[in-house]
Amino acid sequence: MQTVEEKIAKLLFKDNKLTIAEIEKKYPKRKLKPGQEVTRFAPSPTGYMHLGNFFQAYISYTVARMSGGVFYLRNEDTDQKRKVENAMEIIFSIMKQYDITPNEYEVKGFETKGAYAPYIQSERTEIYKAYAKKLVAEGKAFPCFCKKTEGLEDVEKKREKKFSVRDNTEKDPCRNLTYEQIEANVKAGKPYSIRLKSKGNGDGRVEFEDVLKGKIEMEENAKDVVLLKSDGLPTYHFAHAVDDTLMGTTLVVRGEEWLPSVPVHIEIFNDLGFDRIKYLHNPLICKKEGNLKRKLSKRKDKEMDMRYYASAGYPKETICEYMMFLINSGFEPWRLKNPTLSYLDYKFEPLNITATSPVFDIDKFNDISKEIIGRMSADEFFEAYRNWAKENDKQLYDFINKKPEYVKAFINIERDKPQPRKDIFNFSMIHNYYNYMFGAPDKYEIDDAERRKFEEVLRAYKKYIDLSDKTAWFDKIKEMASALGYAVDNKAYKQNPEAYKGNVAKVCEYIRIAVTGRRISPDLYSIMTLLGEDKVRERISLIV
RNA sequence: GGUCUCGUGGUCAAGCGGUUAAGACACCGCCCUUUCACGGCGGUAUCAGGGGUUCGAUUCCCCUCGAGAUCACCA
Repeated sequence: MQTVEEKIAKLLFKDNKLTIAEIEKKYPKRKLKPGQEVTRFAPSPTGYMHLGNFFQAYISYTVARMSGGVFYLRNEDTDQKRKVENAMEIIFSIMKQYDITPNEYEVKGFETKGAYAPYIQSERTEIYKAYAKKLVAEGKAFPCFCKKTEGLEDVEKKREKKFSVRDNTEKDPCRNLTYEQIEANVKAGKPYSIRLKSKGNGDGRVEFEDVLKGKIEMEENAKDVVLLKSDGLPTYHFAHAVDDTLMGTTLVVRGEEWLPSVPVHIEIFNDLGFDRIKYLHNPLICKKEGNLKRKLSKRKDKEMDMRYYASAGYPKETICEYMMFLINSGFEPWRLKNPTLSYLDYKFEPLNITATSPVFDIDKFNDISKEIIGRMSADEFFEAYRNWAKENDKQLYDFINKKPEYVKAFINIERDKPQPRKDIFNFSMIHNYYNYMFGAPDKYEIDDAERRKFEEVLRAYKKYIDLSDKTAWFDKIKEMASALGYAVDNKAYKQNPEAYKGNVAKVCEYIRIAVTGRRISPDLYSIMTLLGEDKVRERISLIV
């Protein structure tokens, strides 16, 4: 004997061939050792990858890595309107670039890995349909012929009006349509979605355990949420239940923006007869706007595009270590104790993930980068710089290749030693910071007030240049300084500054500015030696 | 507005009933020094507020307040 619901299911899904038994056979349970976790990163390909997405992927990856488990990538391309071409390729290549390559994935242009394919939701429609059919047949879901809401702007308008009303128990008008009404609508070619026939009435509570936040109790779901959109593709809620179950996810790691929809997911899991999956809802990386915080947005925070960090020349370790720093407060003390180990050696504890949403701090980020670049050997630093130039500055790349030893010598002044100079946090700043290696300065950091003294020193210095060795070089400078009325003994100068035009430090500063254009540079003697006496004379002659 | 999450300096944070409330970044000062940087030393600055519980609360409980998230056929 066939029930009305079964008749409706047959009517709606008459083309569906795949049975649930067949599907479940195709996706067997994973064989895992105790403690191993299967996590996933499941972005929608709606644009570039920003730091917030990366943060998400990084946590998920790290949790799986620390458990010796599996980390997979799933393409949630169910929003056909917002879909961006190649977005997934960019996401995947960034993941590879930062060494968080998933164990399983399916990306255009790459060989598919993993036994649970397809990992692309738009290619799994038959699977979702089979489960939707089951729910309809069991009276747990129904077709809805209402006109759909048209996207974000509509929703925002709708929200303004509705916010004053308690609407979360409101049921969909189509939930009680008769078979005849449904049949008539289908025959008329009306588009329809499949909605969950929620059993909640707003009074019940649901409880679940979050790995980070512990026990959470919420109002049960009471909304007839959409499961299958009118284009046949699933919503996130439905796809999450079906895919994470079928693909054997053991720990759903996702941003805490999902916390409010857990009751929906619980009801769907129950209706489908699925076992619940553990959740880890992590805080969202934020940005400060005035005194307020908000989560990172693709639309508003263009500078958070992951491609920015690569093009600005931040080493990949900077991003990864900053992620670790934010995720787990144990990382920094560990790093301070073990300055030479790889960040991958740090034993990460998922339970210790920070509970509050961190604000992205560029100062701290740069500082971490300075440390990382400072720790590089001369060769590592040079190669990293050259590789960066190759991708980002063709002209610079040619220059480096023409004079590799010259460039290497310059960028390694005061580097590659136990207490290295730490002034560079990305490769793109080298061009401005170390401009003197590319040619004579095009401007000088000297005030008009000091111009005369500056020129006087330089005119004199022409007769005192000696690059034979550092002591001789400095002795000559002191000799000149003394002759011009500058203090050679710093203590004497400090005791009686009025007696001198300045001290020898000032003289050095003038020479530095003449050679490099800047008040700040690595060791002046090294720079002058690398430039050679002729070039030094030439640069001074440009001024006096 | 409902629901949930979170509240230690400007930022990231340690702390798990008794501490002079660590540390890192940033900022300021001093020292070292041929400038800058590095390094060393020091400094400014924090427990959101109010009630309890307790001999004693940053720590436990409640309320208030604040911040964040979410309430789409977006994920």
